[in-house]
Amino acid sequence: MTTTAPAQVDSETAAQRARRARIISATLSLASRGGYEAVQMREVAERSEVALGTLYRYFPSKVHLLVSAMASEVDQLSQRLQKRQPPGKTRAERVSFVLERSTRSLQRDPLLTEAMVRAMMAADVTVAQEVNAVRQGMSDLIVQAIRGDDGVQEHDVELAAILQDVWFARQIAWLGGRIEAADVWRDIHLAIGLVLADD
Amino acid sequence: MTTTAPAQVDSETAAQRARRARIISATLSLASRGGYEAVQMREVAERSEVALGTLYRYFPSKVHLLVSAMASEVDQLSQRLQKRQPPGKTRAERVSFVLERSTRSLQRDPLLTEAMVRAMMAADVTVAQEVNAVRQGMSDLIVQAIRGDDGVQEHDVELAAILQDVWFARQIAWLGGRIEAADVWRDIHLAIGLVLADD
DNA sequence: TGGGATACTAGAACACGTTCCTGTTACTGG
DNA sequence: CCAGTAACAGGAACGTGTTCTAGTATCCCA
Repeated sequence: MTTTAPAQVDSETAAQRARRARIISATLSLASRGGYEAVQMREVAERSEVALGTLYRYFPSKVHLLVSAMASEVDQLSQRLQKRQPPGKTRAERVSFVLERSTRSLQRDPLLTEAMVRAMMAADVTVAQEVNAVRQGMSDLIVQAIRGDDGVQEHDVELAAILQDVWFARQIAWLGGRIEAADVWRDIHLAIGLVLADD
Repeated sequence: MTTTAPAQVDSETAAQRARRARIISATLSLASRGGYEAVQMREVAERSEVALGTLYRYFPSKVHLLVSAMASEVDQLSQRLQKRQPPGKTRAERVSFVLERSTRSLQRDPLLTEAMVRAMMAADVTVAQEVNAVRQGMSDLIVQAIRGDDGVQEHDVELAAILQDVWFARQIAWLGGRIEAADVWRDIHLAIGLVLADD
């Protein structure tokens, strides 16, 4: 963190955007293969054809790197899911739909998920901005599902935050070997039923 | 993790119990002073007058060590709180009571909390047993508050799990610098109201 | 009570995140 | 076009979690 931060992302040169993309891509690939510990900074640098110092100029720590990678993944998930209103007549049904899709999407690549979620939890105050980007993306998804066609509802943002907390916590429990993959979804579904009971 | 595990805790000699206690005590003291990063294995070993290899025989990793320390702290908290039924006429009031006490108890020593919660989140499958001890302790506390004098209630264990998830997640958000200490309690209180709404 | 297994000490050694240094390349204003 | 500055490459070096080795002390049982 001694080097100066890179300029605003939207004022980067084409070469810099390409470097950033190569770094994220190498990170996702390594994480997908071997999880958190397989994402080694020297290896990421080598694969993205960038010097170690340059990697640290773009992402000041391994946690920044992995949380940024997750933000990019959540962005993609969000774009896929927000193409249309989630189906379902009740809030609970719609939220179940998006959270089930999100959960399945993560469980499809457990090692990648482990790496990203672990980084989210390890994030300290210096990573707040990147972490907030991830949480905002997930929150938007859930809030949209709660609202459905009915527009703003009371407490919808707070409810989304609670459900997101439970969602993350259950992923962690799964990654920590304390519950099975199938139980993740069962518990989240239960939480949705309890929190959005008045449907 | 190459050394053989120590014998069952209840079959340890007095000297071994004393070593274990010295290690936990040194850990708590270092964590309280400087948080997660201040708990350095060499320093813990030196302060507890134990060789580094011995420290690793008792606690196979830094995360094991800190989660075990948290289990011991939760035990103490639990014993203090369970002396009598939490006051309050409704489930929400009683749960609010124990979670507010627990939250205050943690916020009184932020660096210690940071160290312990961080370890909880970093725990992988090899720490499942220790993590479960902590969660069980917290769950007992909350379940007892939900039940009050009314005995077993529907979904009380699941509700306790959800509230514990939110409780942990809000601590992390606080430690991650994303919300203020005061907001931790506000959010948890809100979650209690939403999850235990039918009082 | 002796002898073998187990536990402990002291410290070197290793792995990986992070920092730092030196030299080179690419960009920008005059 | 040129000087000056910022960005990058390559790699050494450092800190801390973890492992390993060699020697010593302690425990347990025949």
